[in-house]
Amino acid sequence: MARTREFDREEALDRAMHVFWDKGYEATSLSDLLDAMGIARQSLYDTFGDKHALFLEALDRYETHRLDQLQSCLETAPSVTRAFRDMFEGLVDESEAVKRRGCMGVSAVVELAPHDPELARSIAARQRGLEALFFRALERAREKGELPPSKDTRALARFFVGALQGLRVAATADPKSAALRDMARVTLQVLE
Amino acid sequence: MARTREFDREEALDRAMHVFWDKGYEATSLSDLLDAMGIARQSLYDTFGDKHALFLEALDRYETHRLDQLQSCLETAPSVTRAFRDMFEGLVDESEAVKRRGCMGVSAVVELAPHDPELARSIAARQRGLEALFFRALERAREKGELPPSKDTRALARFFVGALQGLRVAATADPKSAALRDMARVTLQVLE
DNA sequence: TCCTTTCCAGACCATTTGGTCTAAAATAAG
DNA sequence: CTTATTTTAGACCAAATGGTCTGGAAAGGA
Repeated sequence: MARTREFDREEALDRAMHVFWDKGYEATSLSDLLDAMGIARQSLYDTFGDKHALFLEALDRYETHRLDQLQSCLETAPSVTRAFRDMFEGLVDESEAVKRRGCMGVSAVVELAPHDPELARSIAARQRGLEALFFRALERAREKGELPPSKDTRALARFFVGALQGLRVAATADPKSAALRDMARVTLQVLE
Repeated sequence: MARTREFDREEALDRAMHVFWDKGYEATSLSDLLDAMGIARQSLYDTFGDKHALFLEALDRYETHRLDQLQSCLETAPSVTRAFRDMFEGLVDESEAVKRRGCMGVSAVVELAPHDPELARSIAARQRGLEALFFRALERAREKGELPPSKDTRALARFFVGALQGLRVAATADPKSAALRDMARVTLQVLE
């Protein structure tokens, strides 16, 4: 009868996610991963496959969490426009360290998507998922009179996907910059 | 009397830039660089210092070219608003391969800025330079009546810096996506 | 031709790399 | 206690890594 799995798969994966988020894919070594995950080399290979497979799972976990957070924000905010405001201004208000660290999704896109078709497909699907989430929210906003009826909610949703990514890159580039707030402020003006 | 330098430093640097642009910093090996640059190992070390120093020069070259291109676009377009339109729609109209490849500046930010203070400073300065370029252009637009007088040109300039980066990431993530055009279209609406 | 300098072609270096393999230790049910 | 399975602790592997070093080849002015 099998020995029980001693380490927590999810916990290990979460730790791997943090290392990849912090350092990216190429700059993260197996040694980094094993140290952070607290497991042995063979366990990593048995449980996750290889480094690339682990990265894909870690990214999936990250993106799922992000989407859940954004969805939660959109559902609990007093209004949809307020939720968008919270999203963008919340990003600007993050600590300098968090801003510098950036977004694991953006990092994965930029570092790997040009040469990793599997990851590129996964990411494109995620991006469409985020767009769909924003689209539904903006449709609700329009129905409630929060948005002028003339607004193209599909286009707005897409715009916000790009804007979020742009703000994240700008924040990584210069976390202290006052420009970030202006970027957020002008971005949000499209809701008026 | 010294032997003349046989290889063209600028040409070699340009080729290095293309390799780094294509693969990023970590995923680019010395072997990759030497092959592309067409020089020997010792020449690279004598001429550029080391891999990191070469990367910084390559990035500088890239960013200088980009700024020149944007500046040229802003100066030669019939109007400033038209220049912004050309910038964003031009990006969307690029080939799929070019979109997938992305922006070397964004790649450098995301991959290296969190852990490379020297590069982070350089990039933050570049970002401010781009903002200044956009600001001057938008001021001209306002003076010419292309923009409503109430528009905060500083804020708009900052917004466009972020928007450009966001569109680049989105294009890398999903070059074929129709969403890119909507992102550009809504971004440009802030000029109205 | 000589001298000086640059460029090249590797050898060499220590270290790291992702991944495979083996055997011992640990765990838990029967 | 036995059995089956998982986990660990490395050893091992071939290859790659960024960088240093050496000596020969090449170039050009004096």
